[in-house]
Amino acid sequence: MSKTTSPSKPQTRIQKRNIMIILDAALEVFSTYGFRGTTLDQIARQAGLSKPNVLYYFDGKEAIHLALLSQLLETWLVPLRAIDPQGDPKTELMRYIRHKLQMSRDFPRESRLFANEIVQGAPRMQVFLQGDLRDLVDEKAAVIQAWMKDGKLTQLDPFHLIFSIWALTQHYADFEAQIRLVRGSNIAQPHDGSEDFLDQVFQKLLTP
Amino acid sequence: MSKTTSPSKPQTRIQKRNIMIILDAALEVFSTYGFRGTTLDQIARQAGLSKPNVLYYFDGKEAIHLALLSQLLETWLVPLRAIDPQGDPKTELMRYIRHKLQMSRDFPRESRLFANEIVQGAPRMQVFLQGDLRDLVDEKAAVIQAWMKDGKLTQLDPFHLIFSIWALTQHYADFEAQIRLVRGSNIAQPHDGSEDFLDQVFQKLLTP
DNA sequence: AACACGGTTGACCATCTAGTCAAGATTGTT
DNA sequence: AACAATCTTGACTAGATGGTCAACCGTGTT
Repeated sequence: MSKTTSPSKPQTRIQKRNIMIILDAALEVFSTYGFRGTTLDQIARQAGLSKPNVLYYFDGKEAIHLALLSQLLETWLVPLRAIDPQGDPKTELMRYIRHKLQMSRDFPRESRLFANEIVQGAPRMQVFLQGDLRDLVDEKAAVIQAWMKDGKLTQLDPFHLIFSIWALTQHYADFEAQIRLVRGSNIAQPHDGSEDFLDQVFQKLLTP
Repeated sequence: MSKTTSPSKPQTRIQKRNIMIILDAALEVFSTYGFRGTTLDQIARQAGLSKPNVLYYFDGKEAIHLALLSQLLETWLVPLRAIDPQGDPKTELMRYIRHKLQMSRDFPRESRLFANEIVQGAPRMQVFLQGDLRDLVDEKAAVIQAWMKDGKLTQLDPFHLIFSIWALTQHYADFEAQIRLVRGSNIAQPHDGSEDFLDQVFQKLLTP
């Protein structure tokens, strides 16, 4: 029987606090070392709890990871879902791009957790990817396609366009280490200038 | 004493063959499961050798990984190094982009090995990233900057431009699982259409 | 105060994993 | 054939790791 998926009993204050602490610690560790590279001891140490105490709140390593992923997946869909077929095409897409970039800047650990999973073949996200996400992508690709047919955007493959947005925005979080090391002390934050750059790129790309 | 870094003694046929077999097997496994997610048994099984036999040729897991990385790093620099300051700006950059995309298509495992390392903070590549790669990037960024000043390319941040090329080309290898699952059976290969798309993107982006 | 429940932990276990080793098999050379 | 060098492996070890458990502690309620 799972400890965290019984919505019947309300959580106590201590439960709420510790579950949050554990998830935050786990996000830190999982996003840095990947699933197999992470140990329960690491998570416990990061959380400032003992290992049995962590296991008091979660059924195991897998369960913690799963909790993080499912928490993340919904958040991931929100900006894409927000693209409004009735809105102005370029405005809608630029808003999506800025939103994704902001997420990459504000939640780099979440982005890397995601990246770790996908690089390794997405073993724990198949259902989500070929279910909810796929449906949503298909839907929005059709919207973009329609916009392009109306001549409001450059004619492009809408799927590749979406992938390119993902690639360019997430790159700043997922490959932060590379950017940081390649740029060295020339730059304070890997994200410096990214918003202006992506604005320029997509303005130019999308304008017919 | 290292077994594989003594260039004095020439390798026998058996050594050559088995070292190749082991490196290929290790690439397969490391790129799928990351460094810590990979076991020597997995590598041995994939290679069709016994574990002690694998360790006869390499000093350990770390040594195999290191051998793969250093083999890879040189290859990675080649296309960037090939950008010719005397050549036609757009031609040179488009050639670089196509070359990188081709590498992502032909050597996805190498790309994912790289990605795994970098997402996890590049613990084993710092020296390379802030050394050779950084110097080369600085050099080529200056070349691109000069081209832009001459009005031969759109004015853009050259570093972000280089990063965007990396992001867009490597995405097809590193996030292949995502593309495959999101596109489903609508598409045979994740790379389908990527060359035309990137051509279109960068032609439009780079033309002033 | 006494009780029940929630929360915490040291000690422990089974399994996995990197790496060793000594003994045996294969190969190349004379 | 005989010998040495190379190659291969079953059996093993030490340490790491996910997970368990019985006992103990803390908190709120009556």
